[in-house]
Amino acid sequence: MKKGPWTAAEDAILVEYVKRHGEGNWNAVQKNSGLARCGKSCRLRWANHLRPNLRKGSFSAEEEKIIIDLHAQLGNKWARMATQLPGRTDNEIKNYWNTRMKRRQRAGLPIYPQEVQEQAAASHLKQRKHLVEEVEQEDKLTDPHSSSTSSFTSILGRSQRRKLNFNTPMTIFDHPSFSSVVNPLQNQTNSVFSSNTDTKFNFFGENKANAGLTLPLCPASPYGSSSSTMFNQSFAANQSFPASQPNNYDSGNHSYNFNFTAMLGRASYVFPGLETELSSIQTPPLSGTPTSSSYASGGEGLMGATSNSGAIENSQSTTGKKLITDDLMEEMSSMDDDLISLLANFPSAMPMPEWYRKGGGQSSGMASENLGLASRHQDASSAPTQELAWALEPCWNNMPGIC
DNA sequence: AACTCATTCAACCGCTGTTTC
DNA sequence: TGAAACAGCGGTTGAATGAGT
Repeated sequence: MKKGPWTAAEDAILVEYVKRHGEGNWNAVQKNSGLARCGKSCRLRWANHLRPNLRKGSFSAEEEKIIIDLHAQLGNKWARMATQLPGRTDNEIKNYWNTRMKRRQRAGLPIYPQEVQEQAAASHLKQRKHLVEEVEQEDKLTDPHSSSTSSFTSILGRSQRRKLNFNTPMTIFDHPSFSSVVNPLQNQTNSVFSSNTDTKFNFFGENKANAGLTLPLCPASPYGSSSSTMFNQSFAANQSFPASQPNNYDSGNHSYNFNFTAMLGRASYVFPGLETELSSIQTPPLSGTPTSSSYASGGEGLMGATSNSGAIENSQSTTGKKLITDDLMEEMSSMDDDLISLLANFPSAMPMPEWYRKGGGQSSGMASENLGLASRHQDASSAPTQELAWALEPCWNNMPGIC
């Protein structure tokens, strides 16, 4: 079966075939036309280059705006985005986005224009607030005598139990605890923050335009999504631990493990509102220091070192390739209890992995950039004002490029 | 002109979901 | 009901091309 670029002759054969037989049944193309291409390749060639009404050439300003808006809403859902842009293919949009992102990253610009960030953030928060309200409303119906204010962890657990839906990720940043922190931050920093569905660059990016605040808002669901996958791969790359098998990050449920840890970890240190709640849980000290490889593998790392993370550890042993397995779904259905355990085992003073320590703040690059985070973690008892000050430090800026 | 490095984008790969038998 | 085939998606790769020196 031939691979590589298509020739004009091959194109002609494929076009002729589709004219006669229509689209679909791509594996039959080779049998019926003699074209030495696999069905997949034929489908791709037809969809991306040969089908009628394709728009070629660079994207117009209008199209670019649509893509940016759609990406803010959908994340890396290229095929869905393509349905909104007649004549454009998912591949084109994906390529456009990736190059655009790299360009902006190099230029130190935020991935999204500010107005798009704000729109997406508003929409995101609205959705999540609604979700939390629903749970609280349900609580009142089932137990009218219960306290009107639920704890964050309780809400989170129950929201997930009821609404476990990986397409509409629940983030821990949706809790009102966050709004009370985020809103003042917004005022102080000229509303520079983002809550879009693919915030990997806001997490680790070089958003110099956002200097002063790059809030680590949850890129998407901690339970697995394309953006979470990207997040992990990017993170792995940035931290210089082996990423020689990048697919492991999305094929072995490691995304869930690591990402979730990271979210909770950072959130607990950044946001005073949540810090209060998390710090009220007794946290036994962790023995040992996770190694970089343990972060990458999801093995005996941060999570593995704790005793009550069985549910999450189990998820790694699944042999299937699905990111979210049925077993995992089941495990997460009991998230409420597990989450409490998880939080209870999450260290308030997180041991620093090797790559955090390296450099000691003297050298340039990742290690020194992390110094603020490292020292921050080692002093989890800082006063809220210090928390805020730290959150506002541009410590996430100037990180190595993602790509 | 020759070389290197960066960028672009077509094509591939691995995976998941759906349909068919 | 389960296996196989098919279709589609998103991430990645690598050849072609362009820009810079």
